[in-house]
Amino acid sequence: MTHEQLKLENQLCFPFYAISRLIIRKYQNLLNELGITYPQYLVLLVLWETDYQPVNDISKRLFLNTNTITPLIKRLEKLKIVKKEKGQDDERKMYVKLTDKGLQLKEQAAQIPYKLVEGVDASKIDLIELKISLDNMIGILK
Amino acid sequence: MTHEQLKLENQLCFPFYAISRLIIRKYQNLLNELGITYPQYLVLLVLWETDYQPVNDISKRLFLNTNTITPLIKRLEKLKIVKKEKGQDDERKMYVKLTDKGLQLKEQAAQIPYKLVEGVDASKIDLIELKISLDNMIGILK
DNA sequence: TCATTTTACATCGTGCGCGATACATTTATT
DNA sequence: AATAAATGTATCGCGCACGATGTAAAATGA
Repeated sequence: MTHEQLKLENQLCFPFYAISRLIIRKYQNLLNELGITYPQYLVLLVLWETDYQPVNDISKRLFLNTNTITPLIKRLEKLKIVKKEKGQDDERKMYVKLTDKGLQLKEQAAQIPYKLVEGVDASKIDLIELKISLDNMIGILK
Repeated sequence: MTHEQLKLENQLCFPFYAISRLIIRKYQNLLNELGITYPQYLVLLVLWETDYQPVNDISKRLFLNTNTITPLIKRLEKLKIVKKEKGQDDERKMYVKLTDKGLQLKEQAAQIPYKLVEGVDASKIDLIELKISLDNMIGILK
């Protein structure tokens, strides 16, 4: 039996999985200068847009569980990039707030998207093929 | 300063990162029945296509470093799904080989792609938007 | 032939990513 | 008001994912 559907190229998820990891590697080179990781950068993107958000709102925005965000915030706190504050309206909520250092990082980060495009190696992954599998996916999902 | 390029939606990588994790969660539900993880499933896909490959070939195929694959193979070995064998041509190479159990898993796995499509929740992520960002990316990268 | 470089794999440390679980606060129910 | 259910966060354990480093075998080259 050949099981055509079990070939790597025909998999729904693999292209997304592979390309996201490859791009994150490129990001990491630039983020090292800021001393943060890619998931930490994503949390900062959310806070740079809207400061002072509860953990839950951040996790929903990034499609990440709170048990991923909570220790990540702890590390950002250790780096003096954010501060936590218990909600006065709701004692359960922990609001995350940028420090001055966290705000300053935004200016440094502003150049990252431009630098990134130069660094991405398109030869490693077949974008056209990825687009086709995305078209298929959109078709399947209505 | 607004820094339009620092908005989450305008990020090169985030859509890929988010959608791959969301789909992997769906995969994991089905893979639990086989007792394996998603990265382990990817390694098996490679071996089901071509059995008996050195670690390096598998890692290149999946765009994963060998220091990710090596311990993963070790866990698959513990599960009696694969065996390792030192290359006779080259003593440095470690060839990975499916066991009978590993071969049988293929039959069970054959239904996964079909089951998956029913389970994917398209509402959580805007596929059209992802496609647009992909079009932009293809444009940028020539 | 013998030293140098490259290659293939393994090990270590850190930070996710997530299912399972625990716990306190808030809301809903009776 | 007392009880039950839901919500928000934290903790734990395991398996990646990857940079850095180590080691042995093979290839290179003077």
